[in-house]
Amino acid sequence: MRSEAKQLTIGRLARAAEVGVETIRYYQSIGLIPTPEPTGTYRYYPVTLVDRIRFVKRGQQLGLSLAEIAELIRLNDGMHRAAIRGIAKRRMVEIDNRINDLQKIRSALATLVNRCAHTKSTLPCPIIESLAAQR
Amino acid sequence: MRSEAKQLTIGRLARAAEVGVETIRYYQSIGLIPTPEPTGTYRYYPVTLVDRIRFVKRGQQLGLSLAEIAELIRLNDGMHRAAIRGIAKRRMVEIDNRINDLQKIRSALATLVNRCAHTKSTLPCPIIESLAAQR
DNA sequence: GTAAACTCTGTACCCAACCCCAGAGTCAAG
DNA sequence: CTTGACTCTGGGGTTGGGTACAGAGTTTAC
Repeated sequence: MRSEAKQLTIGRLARAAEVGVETIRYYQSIGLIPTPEPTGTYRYYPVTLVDRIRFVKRGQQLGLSLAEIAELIRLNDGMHRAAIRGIAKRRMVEIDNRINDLQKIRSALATLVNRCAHTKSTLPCPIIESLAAQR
Repeated sequence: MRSEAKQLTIGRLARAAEVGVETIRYYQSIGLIPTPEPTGTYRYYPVTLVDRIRFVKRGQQLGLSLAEIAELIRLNDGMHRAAIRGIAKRRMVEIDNRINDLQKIRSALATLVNRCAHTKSTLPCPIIESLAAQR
């Protein structure tokens, strides 16, 4: 058994987690990952931070903001499972709303493109007309 | 018949179009609406700009960027109907892609929330686990 | 032992679409 | 004719998630 954990410089940590060095510094600046005290001049990072950063990246792929991800990390003590589900559920509601909005926009655009394609070219473009209409 | 068109100060124009004065200045700065030469000290704006600004706002509601809206305005000479449809169609493709992405994210979240709700509270939260999983 | 590659701190910049402020001058209602 | 509401120019700041230096010091591979 070795008692000291492996440590990485910031550049190695960045390469291991497949992010830029600046991303790590940014995450530190917003408190998403800790900033170890310098040992001598440089700071050394535990390898466990590689997983932490990948955690963040996967959360982003689910559309979570860094603030939400920070909250997930904070809540991950086994005591707050319902709160964690709450974050995921709120995100789902937002996604549902966004999908609804996009579908409305999509069908409005489809209608306009269709009308435009079937309107005599001597008449004004229905797309422009619809935007210009006073309501 | 009155020969001179009605003119508005920037504040009246803003109120008529229901935007802020700063929005108008911003639109001027990016060339979306013209900046009339000052008459004396102040600039005076034709009422037709009210419609132009509402046009912009409605385009934004369809998810168009200001750059795309500027292009629509530029193309609106009766000669470029196909190009106008092209803008709308490209936006539709982007929207379709976005909807697909969101639906994938939504179902991933739904699965996680469901699994989390049906996992013994003595076990680690599946939402956290899934984000922490090494892949 | 030296040169390349790295790290440190700090600052500034990117995107879009604005918002807000200061200070000076101007216009219009009463 | 005063006073309050407006306009002008020019600058700054906001949000989120970073990227890009600059300049000085440090470590490491050969």
